[in-house]
Amino acid sequence: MTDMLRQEFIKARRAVIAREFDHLNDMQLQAALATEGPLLLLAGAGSGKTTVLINRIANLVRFGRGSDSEDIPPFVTDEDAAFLISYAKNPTEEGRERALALCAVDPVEPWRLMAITFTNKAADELKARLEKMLGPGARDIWAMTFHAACVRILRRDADRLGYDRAFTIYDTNDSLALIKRVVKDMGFDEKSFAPRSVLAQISRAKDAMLSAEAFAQEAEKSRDLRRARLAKIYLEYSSRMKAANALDFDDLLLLCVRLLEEYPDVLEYYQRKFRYILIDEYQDTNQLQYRFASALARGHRNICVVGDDDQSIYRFRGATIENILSFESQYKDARVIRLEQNYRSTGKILDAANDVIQNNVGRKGKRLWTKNESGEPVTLYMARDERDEADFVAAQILANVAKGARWSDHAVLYRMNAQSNQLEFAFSHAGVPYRVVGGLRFFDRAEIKDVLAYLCVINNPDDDLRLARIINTPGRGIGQATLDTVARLAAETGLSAFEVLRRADEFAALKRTAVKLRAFAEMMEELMEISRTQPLDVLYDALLDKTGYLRALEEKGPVENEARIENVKELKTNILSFMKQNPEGTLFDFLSDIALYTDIDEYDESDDKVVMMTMHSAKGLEFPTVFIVGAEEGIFPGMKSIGEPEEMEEERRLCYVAITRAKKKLYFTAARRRMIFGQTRGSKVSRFVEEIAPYNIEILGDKRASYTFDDFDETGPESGYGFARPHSGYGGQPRRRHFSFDEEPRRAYFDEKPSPAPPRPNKQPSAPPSLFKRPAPAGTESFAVGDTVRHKAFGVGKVVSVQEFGGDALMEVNFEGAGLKRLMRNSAAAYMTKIPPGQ
DNA sequence: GACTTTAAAATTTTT
DNA sequence: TTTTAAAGTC
Repeated sequence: MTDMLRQEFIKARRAVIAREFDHLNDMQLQAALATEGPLLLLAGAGSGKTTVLINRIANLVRFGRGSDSEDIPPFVTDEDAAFLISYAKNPTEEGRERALALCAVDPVEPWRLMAITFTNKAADELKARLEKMLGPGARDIWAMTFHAACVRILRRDADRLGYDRAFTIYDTNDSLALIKRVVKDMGFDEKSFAPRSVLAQISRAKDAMLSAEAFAQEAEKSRDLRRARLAKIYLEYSSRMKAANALDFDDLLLLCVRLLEEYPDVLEYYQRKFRYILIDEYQDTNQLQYRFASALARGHRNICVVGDDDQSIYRFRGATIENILSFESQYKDARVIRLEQNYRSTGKILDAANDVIQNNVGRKGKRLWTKNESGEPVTLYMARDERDEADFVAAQILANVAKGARWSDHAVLYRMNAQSNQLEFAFSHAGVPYRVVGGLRFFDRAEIKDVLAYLCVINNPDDDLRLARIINTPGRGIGQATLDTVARLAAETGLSAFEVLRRADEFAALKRTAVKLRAFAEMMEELMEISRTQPLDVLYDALLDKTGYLRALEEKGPVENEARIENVKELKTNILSFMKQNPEGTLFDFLSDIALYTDIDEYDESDDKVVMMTMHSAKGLEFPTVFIVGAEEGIFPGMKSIGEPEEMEEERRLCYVAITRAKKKLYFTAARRRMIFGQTRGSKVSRFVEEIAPYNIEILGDKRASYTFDDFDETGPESGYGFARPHSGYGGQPRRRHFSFDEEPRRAYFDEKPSPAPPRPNKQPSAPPSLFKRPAPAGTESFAVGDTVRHKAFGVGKVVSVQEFGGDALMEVNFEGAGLKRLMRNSAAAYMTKIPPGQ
């Protein structure tokens, strides 16, 4: 083949492959076709990142490095080359098959691909989409979370590091419980060693690959008593984990990295295996994850990381934005592709997002743009208080639904879970169906943890922590005192706690309870026997029966425990579906799966309800209408981040994430006064809102004075919540603009309320009634049973019952379309009118 | 050993 | 205000 022909062939090949991905935009296409070498994909919010990932993998599987290489397979003849070149200019249906076959260069076997995500949900989604695109072969792709990949690797070789390959995985709650016990047993002050913070510090140490021993040595050098004690806790924690044959989430990563770094043959095996490595959400990786990826990528150097430095919001749990910022210096030959075209949001929403995020230093810098229409301006609603705020949100949603929107088109985002209370109250009063995401998770429920603890002990009798959880659940007359004795004996004899139970009658100290203890041990051994011989579901049924767990729930209160009983039964569904997916799966496999898969309660888009969640949980989702509530200094940004530049940047990124969730309409709401922890405080609109250019935002509600809600505090301006100081704080003026509507009303307000401010009366002095305020009860129409009404959102219905109380009334209305609804009269009256009979 | 009372604390969260 | 944990009581 002549050089000329080669060059033309290579060009044609790329063009033909590109045509297979013609639904991608130019940048997306480049990203999908750049297969070789290190690649950094900076993918802004809503830029079609997942689509690119999937197409990139599809390209690898179908064409290997055909789109990104000068190599020509030996089987390609001159005639083939000429054919492809002419096909590229003039594609025909008959020639397609031959042409595509000529494009492939070492198509990648799926098992040579590793695609790492952060959540199981993302991994499942990726797997499903890949399977749809590539067929069942896609199942061999290692599309999973870091932790799942580590478990898989450790299951093969954990014994090299001195661990049993049948290890148990402790989740955060288990770890916290263990730390708590360690702190107590060591006699340290439980206040200065709060389990949460201890675990965070141990976690940080592990992230830095500091073993307990190394940590102890360092602590000794520093002569810091606190650190020395922390080291002792870390040591003890580690040794108890080891004794229980348990690994925590950090251990999974840590041991895996150690395995790769200390055992060249293991490293080589995986380096050869994985020709291509993809990592999603790279901005949220920590040190260990970085080392894991780097080690594997050193083989073929085909590592593609996808992320958005502006969306890094998990610093508090160890993520280092540095990983993505320094990718280019880590890999000098790295290519960088930016995906900046946004397909999700309107122009104004993107402008607002850009306005906010540009205030951060430490970023790669990019500006999202869109071909979408510029849309409606962003709205800021300034509410009197949190109640007014919630009512406003409910009213907007009802109005939208009346105009034909779906409930599920709306999302309400807040900074902390506690903020959902007010909203839930207002929503249920107004009859707005909603759903709170991220409350109590299925696997965090006590009853689920109980039965899982049984399974854990059956799987691994050394798991003392879980043993302690279940030994007296349901009650078997084995109390704390007995447990302490068992623990002491276990420590003295070197036996496991379970072994002590089995031989309880050999110990004088346990004479009184020996019968009970042995009965428990025998029961557990029977279950262990069943687990060796019977399938999982049979074991589970036997467990519920023999332990008496279900019976105890039913006896204690069939009504109160109904949900619990349901949950315990629901777990069986899980077991059955696990067995279906993993016919060979053992109890150990099931438990590993469960330990890593915590959200069964995943958010279901088909459910037509308004969604409420934290801004963190909203990452990756999108909604036509988004409300960001509590946009006040001290709440968002949170009090703890004020004065900490790094933290503040993270908060700003969180704001960026929240803004970019919105497709069509974005609202911010801020309350002039808000009750926090039982105390009413005045507050000031979030600096993030102030950072949005005035022409991108409109203001509704109580805009009497200015954006600045200072001077409201009961205890005087100086001790306001957050930055509620009129002209002090960070340089007197807010950083960019002050956003006063005019100075006069503001002065007037000062005159009206001379300082020091007396306790505020509960009633708001003459706030101008806004369009969205709830109507005063005085003007409320009265409804009676049998009335026909028309509701803006629910349509026509008949009043079924009216129950008066406290100036308001609970009404049940049967709507023709929406069915039976419960509404509070005073809230609902704004959207509901009586239709006189006969019309 | 189970229940009640009281006190203190109170981001964000996935694995 | 609400939630959680620990101490105190029966």
